Amino acid sequence: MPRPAKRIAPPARTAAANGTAQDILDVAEHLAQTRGFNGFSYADIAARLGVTKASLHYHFPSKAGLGRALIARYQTIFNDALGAIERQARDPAERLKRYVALFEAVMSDDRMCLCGMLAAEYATLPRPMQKQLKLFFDANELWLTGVLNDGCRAGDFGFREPAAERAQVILGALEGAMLVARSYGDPRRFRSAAEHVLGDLRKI
Amino acid sequence: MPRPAKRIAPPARTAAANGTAQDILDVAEHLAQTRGFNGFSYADIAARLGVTKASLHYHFPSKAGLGRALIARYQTIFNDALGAIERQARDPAERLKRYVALFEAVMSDDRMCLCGMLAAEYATLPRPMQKQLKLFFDANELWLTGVLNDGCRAGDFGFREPAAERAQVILGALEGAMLVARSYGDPRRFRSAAEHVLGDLRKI
DNA sequence: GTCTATAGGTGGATAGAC
DNA sequence: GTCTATCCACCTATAGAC
Repeated sequence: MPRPAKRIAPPARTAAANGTAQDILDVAEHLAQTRGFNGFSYADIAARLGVTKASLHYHFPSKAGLGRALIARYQTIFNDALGAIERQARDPAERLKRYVALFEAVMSDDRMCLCGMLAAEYATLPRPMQKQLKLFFDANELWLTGVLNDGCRAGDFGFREPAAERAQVILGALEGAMLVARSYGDPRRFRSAAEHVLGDLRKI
Repeated sequence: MPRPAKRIAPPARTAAANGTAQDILDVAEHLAQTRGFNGFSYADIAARLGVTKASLHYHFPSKAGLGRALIARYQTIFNDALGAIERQARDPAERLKRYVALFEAVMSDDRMCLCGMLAAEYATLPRPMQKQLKLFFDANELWLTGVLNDGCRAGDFGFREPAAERAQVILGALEGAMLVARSYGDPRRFRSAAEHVLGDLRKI
């Protein structure tokens, strides 16, 4: 299994320093999104940050704990992003476009959605991470279901099945489109698929 | 990372014996589909077959080679299945239903599509496996594109984008539906999503 | 072909100095 | 909070007897 290139220099601090724990999470998140949770080690994080493995264990004693922190932060940021969408856009179709844009931003530097990646490794994850994963998907589908129902009432969307089932289709299609697109190293594959998935909402 | 339960007994021989190499591939395939290629070891295979790690290396000297054999066999079986569908069904809609049934069969015992699983681990795979993966997806999309075009000509399907793009949507949606459904341990989630994805072909 | 034994490396994790 | 040093389990892989 090829290892990621090592870097001695610390990560670029954007504006203000975040603190070591956040730096560790940043690097670990990137590794998890590109290589999977089983595809990186404390040594990989340490090398990129220019510190030793031991100092990582000070902040995150176990990898299972690091994993929990990873998902927890991801969920928080995600919730904030959904809140921002609701404040900035009223139109259901526009909200969905911005929702898709969240995924697109992740794809653009060759990452996979963290939880989509972890879903593949599901059977090998510690219980707590498994539960967090389901909660992430639940949150996605719940939010999508609300937007879909709004759009139906407004006459913007048309589909026969219950909104909750359409939400499952959309979430799955986006995760799957990322999964496959990454093998081709081509984010345009994702963009194209996502467009058609949203387009399907206007047919009936 | 929790390890799979060990079994001393050899795997159930269905009718005739397949030979050791095939037995190894059977077990490795199951492990790869449930835990990922980085989520199992020679020790896991050896334990389930009741042999030693060393004897596995006789048949597959390297894990990279085992991985290549895994995808190659998967592709062959898949091609055969597509050939069978074409012989048994003329109607494009019926062909798609049977195509989806292939995925559904995989899901039924908690497995993920081998190549969907490997796609998540793409960045950590040896080059040859990466190329085989793309070929698998290419083959899927090519076949789907043909069926979609047939269905369009017959007036059975209606969609605005080129058939090749709709094929990408379908493949991604199926892979993604498996990915998410597995986290819930609920194959019905896949079945439901797959139905709607096919249903979208009749709208316009 | 399968075994025992082992090499050489990496995994996560800890103790204790600074 | 970060370091050096180390532990032990596990990884892939090989040598050589049977």
